[in-house]
Amino acid sequence: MKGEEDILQQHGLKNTKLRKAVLSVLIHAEKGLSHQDLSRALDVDFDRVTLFRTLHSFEDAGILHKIIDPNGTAKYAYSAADEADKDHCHAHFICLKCEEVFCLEDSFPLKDVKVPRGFKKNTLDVQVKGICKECNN
Amino acid sequence: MKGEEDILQQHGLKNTKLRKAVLSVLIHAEKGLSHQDLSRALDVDFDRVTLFRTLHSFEDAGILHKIIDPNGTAKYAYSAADEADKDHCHAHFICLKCEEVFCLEDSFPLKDVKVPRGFKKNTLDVQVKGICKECNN
DNA sequence: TACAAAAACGCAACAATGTTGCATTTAAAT
DNA sequence: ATTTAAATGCAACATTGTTGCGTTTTTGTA
Ligand SMILES: [Mn+2]
Ligand SMILES: [Mn+2]
Ligand SMILES: [Zn+2]
Ligand SMILES: [Zn+2]
Repeated sequence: MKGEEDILQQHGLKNTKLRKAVLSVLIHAEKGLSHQDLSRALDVDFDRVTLFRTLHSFEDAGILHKIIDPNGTAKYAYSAADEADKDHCHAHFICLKCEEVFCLEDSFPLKDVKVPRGFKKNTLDVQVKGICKECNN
Repeated sequence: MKGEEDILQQHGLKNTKLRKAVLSVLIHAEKGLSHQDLSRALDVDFDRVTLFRTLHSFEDAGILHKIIDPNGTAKYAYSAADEADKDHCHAHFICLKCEEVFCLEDSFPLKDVKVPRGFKKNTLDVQVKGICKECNN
């Protein structure tokens, strides 16, 4: 388990207060977090545009992956180092009640999906929708 | 192949100019269309809120299904009558270049996805991203 | 055809998410 | 300490989508 500063440095990103804070929240979060979720979770001061840009940087660097929830809002989750494999994409569970997004262990091989001739496959997104454990009680 | 008017009647929806036009466009479209796409495609006069409400009605009725594209914007595609099967969900191809959404023949069994204990599965969304035939040329 | 009720519509106002440009500040290398 | 590229803050904007409310239209029935 590396510290936030090391992760930033490894990806050639400058070490700022907001970035460390965002990274820390996301590493310890068990769910995907939206811009709004993060705004609430962060204690440091920041501009909303900077947070958008931070999330983009992290996504570009491969530190985070983005999940679009059923309302069309982006949620971000930390990508463990070994998740760079593009041929197996882990699925996400989306609760229809609380709208939370969970990363699942289960992953799917891209090659199993059949597409028409001439189409080139790149990545796969699998979303299971249903009711999460919390909301089921 | 039923006419637009019959489809509306069958679902208990009133027969209006916009609705017939929207249905007609979507039935003949080979791709998922956004609110904006439809605005451009429609020749009749309409209010943008009414179009949003029309799409919601159609979705609720099961006439259309919604696909959220990678930007978070909703696209709608016509649901053939037999597509009510919730245990097999057909996948969608999303082109990373032109951003168009195609319904695929290929479908996936919901039961194949493993979720943690306590989670209740409901529906499955599969999106393959890549480059479409057009953009590949 | 006339009438009534429910549904659909049009308009205005609003909210949320996300983007762009530009001047200023800061991190980090020399 | 100096320099430079990167990151930030702020204002302004775009797009998508929603809500409330008064008016019009569809459709079933008398
Ligand atoms: Mn994930
Ligand atoms: Mn489809
Ligand atoms: Zn839930
Ligand atoms: Zn394309």
